[in-house]
Amino acid sequence: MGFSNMRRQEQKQKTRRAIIDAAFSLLDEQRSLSNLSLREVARVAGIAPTSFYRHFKDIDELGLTLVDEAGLALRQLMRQARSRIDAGGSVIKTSVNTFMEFAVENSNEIRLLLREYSGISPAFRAAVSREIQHFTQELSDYTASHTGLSRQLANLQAEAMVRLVFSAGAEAIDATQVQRELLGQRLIQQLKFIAKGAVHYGGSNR
Amino acid sequence: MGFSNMRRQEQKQKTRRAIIDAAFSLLDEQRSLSNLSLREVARVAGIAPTSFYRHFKDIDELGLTLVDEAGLALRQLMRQARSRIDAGGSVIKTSVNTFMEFAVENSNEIRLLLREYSGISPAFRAAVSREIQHFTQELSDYTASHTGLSRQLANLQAEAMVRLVFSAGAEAIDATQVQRELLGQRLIQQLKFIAKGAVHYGGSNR
DNA sequence: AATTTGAGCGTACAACTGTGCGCCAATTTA
DNA sequence: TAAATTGGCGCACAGTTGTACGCTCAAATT
Repeated sequence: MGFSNMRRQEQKQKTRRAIIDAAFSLLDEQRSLSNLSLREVARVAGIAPTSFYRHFKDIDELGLTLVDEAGLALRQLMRQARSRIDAGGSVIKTSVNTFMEFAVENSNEIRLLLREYSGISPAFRAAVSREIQHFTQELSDYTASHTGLSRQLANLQAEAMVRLVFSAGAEAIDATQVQRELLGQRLIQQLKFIAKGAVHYGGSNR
Repeated sequence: MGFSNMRRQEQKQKTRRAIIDAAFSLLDEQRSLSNLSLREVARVAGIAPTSFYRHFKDIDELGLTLVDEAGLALRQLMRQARSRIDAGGSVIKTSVNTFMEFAVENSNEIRLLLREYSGISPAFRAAVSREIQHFTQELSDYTASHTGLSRQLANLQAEAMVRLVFSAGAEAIDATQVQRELLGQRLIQQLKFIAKGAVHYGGSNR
């Protein structure tokens, strides 16, 4: 076609990007990975339906790519939160605020993860599960090394916290700013419950 | 048709049941409400596609009916748990066990609720949200009246607990018996964290 | 300069979807 | 007994889907 002075690989990458972006933009609205139509993605990406196959074997392969990208975003979130915490500030409060901000900015990615976590496709569920597992593990390691908690307890605590945060996150996405603020307040308090509880069971015994 | 000595209403109810059951059985596998096809439901129910409209205006109307039925099951669960608790036994342990048993027996209903809770359709999400809200409220009332917790704290505690239970429930459904057992153990411990934490913040004051 | 490669396209097809329309026949009502 | 109601059906239609096939033509390779 008329893309004169542009090397092949470059152009291919560009189109691939267009496909991925198109998919993400569609997930904005009323679609999940499982009912994303190849033709619609192609339409939004500005390519012919059949051209899709030059980049992905399946719609499922595209789906997994999206999950990967979203997982990457999640790890960025983790890093961002940690650096903020190390710069001083309450661990829980900072984490929740970071998560909330992030959920607004990267709503597409977060939405994707939340939906597919309990979604239809076992493959997608597994992929998301892995990402969240990873997330939990990092949190667990962090708290284990920054508190006196045993690995066992740190794990339980981290898992519970992540579950709570993601559950609240699901509501936060479609909420207004005020609702989100309130939700954050409640979440912080609830996370404190867990933190206190975990310390109680591990700290001074009984 | 050949349903001779059967009054009209009876037969209509029967067909309606067949449709609902067909839908539930389809949700068993790889479908959510949002990609349930009218024709497929009709096929499984053993009726012509167009006959569907004699019972539901939409596929969405059927969906809301299913959510309602599942919500009903949820309230049964609540009652069952309470009666077991009142018969003596740890609150948390009994509740979790009841929930796990229930999730296995009524896996269709629970699965439906879990999926649509973070699903695609705002209407379904809202419907499920209402059911869970109801569930949370009952738990909150129960703990408020059985412990010294303030309404405020009881609410927070109940919300956190329900979030945790449902999140774990999502995993429990597709798990093996052994995995489920382990999951239950962890969940119990995590709920204890929350309970202890809530008491700490409300009980003897800081 | 000649050849190979490969991204992108258009056409085509079979499978599926939701739903409008009119008919039938059994139950209910008059 | 005659008339009205209504659950269920088949047919038909337009729209959407995934994907196979073969072509083009610029870029890369020889």
